[in-house]
Amino acid sequence: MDYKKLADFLFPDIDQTPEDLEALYPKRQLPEGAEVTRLAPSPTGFIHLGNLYGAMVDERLAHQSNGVCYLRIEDTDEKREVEGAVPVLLDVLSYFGINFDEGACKADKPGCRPSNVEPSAGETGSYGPYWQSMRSRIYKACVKKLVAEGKAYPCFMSEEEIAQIREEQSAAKLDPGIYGKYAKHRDLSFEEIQARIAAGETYVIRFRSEGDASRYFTVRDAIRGEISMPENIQDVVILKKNDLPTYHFAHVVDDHFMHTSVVVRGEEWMASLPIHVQLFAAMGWDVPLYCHNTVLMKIDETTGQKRKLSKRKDPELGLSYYKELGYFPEAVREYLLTILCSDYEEWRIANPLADYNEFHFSTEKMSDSGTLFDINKLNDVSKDVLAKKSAAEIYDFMLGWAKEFDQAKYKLLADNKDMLLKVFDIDRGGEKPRKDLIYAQQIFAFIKYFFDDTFEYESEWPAEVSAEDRKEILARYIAGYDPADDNSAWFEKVRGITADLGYAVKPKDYKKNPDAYKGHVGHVSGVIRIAVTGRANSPDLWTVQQIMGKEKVAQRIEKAMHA
RNA sequence: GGCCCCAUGGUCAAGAGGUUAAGACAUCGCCCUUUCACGGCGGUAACCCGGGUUCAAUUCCCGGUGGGGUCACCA
Repeated sequence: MDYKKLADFLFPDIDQTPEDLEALYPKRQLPEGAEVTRLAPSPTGFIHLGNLYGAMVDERLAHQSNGVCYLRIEDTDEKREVEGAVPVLLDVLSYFGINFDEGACKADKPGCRPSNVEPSAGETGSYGPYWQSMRSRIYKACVKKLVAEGKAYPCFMSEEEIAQIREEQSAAKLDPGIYGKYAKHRDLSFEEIQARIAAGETYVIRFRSEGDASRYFTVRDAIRGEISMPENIQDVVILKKNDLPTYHFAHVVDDHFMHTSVVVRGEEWMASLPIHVQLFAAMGWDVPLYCHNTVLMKIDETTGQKRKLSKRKDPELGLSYYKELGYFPEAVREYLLTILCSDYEEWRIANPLADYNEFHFSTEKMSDSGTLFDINKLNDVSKDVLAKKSAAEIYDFMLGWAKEFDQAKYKLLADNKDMLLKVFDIDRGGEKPRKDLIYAQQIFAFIKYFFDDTFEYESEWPAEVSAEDRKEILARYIAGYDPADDNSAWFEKVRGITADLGYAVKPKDYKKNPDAYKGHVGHVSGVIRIAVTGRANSPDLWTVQQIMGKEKVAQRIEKAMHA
């Protein structure tokens, strides 16, 4: 068989060779030790935690080594594409602090070339195109070489034929797939190929595997070390009928010509390592360093078992979930970093104020077993992040969030800026800041008692205080209330009411001698607290009232006397 | 089922051939306090099982078991 002739017959219009491409995409000029990484999503419009997780690894690895982190769009499957997905992806990643040095970008980026694929996007950099659907000729040049060397061949098998083979194999308990004698079109004659094509038959290009499953090879993974696997024996499809490559081939070609030094991807790709290694070898290229990170898991409520976070079942997988709830992007990032890198949390405790970019990220410290997503931990991390923010920063964030997701709250925020600045400032700063703010929606629930529209009684009145006493307390309280009192003068008055009505001024006295009193000052102030805030727990009451102003305090007390 | 990855408290995890087996979250108790939050102190709680190597294994090896991933003209 004259493979060269076959290659020319199959790809008459492809005159470029991989050598030509080599000259077109020369080795990058980068400092010693610089890593080149990439994020290579398919534009499905769904951006999940795993994407961010991987993107953070890419970003850190590249930027802490003065390397390059680029964005490549894997749009070889039209069915999965969603119009406008790329600008959204860019926005979301940028929101979480991930920015790319080259590759796909938004259409308005200065100096970028327009994308033929998506009008709202473009690309920068000299290793493009960065949209796989635009790289068809590059892939074909590589496929042509493989065909010319007898390492790939056209396969005309129909889906039905393949399905039937699979059935046979499964009935005989054999490994499924196109290999060995099942690779029926491996050695068609040139004439037959010619005839089939002339008859209008369509085909894919398969790789001719010379692998032997009893032979093992090893690859080094940045997280796991040496991985040993049997060679691939499958004749995998490398060029599909739509003239675009499968993931396997695109990965090999692109990461070679774009000079990716570290391939960060999900663990689910590990199983196809034998194919990739084989393809790199067939092209005569070096294999990049792989970094297979773990998948995020959760406990399934119905089965009680650990399972991969799923797009359909788990809203918390989508990044938009955190945006909509109003988590600070730093909080999500901090959380991901703590589960990504086992030494991050300790570093953060030692360096509470440092920029996270100062942390030295190493793949050896990355987790190698499936990590359970823990909302508790996220919330805890988020509290710490927010505790370090100023009231103005929190206000601005809330405002931006509400503008996007909740117009009513936006108006509320905009109309009450001065007051809210004070609210967010309660117990903020200093040695022991409050840590009770987590995310925008939760924060609104937390401060809702400041607004008459959302105020409600959320706690029970203290059982120690009778309904009569309650009215008496409130009546005396409002009669004596003077916003000009400082915190201690104010509390002295509360103590006065407490003693007059037969309650213990010191909680300890009551505890020692419960029969001598009706209750203690905590119960009395509890009545006032619930009257003013609707709940038994609140930040410092005196401060809250200072912010509310006398009129609102009086209204609340009045309302409570009739409650 | 084949192949691969993984296995330390409820969760995330550190760790070394000999340790009282870190730390964080969660949880419980106490202290502080007019409530909560913060903070402080303390508690409960772990090396999957079986062989082997070794003076010694949770740590190394093998085999199970368990969990996960993957077996497309999807990525």
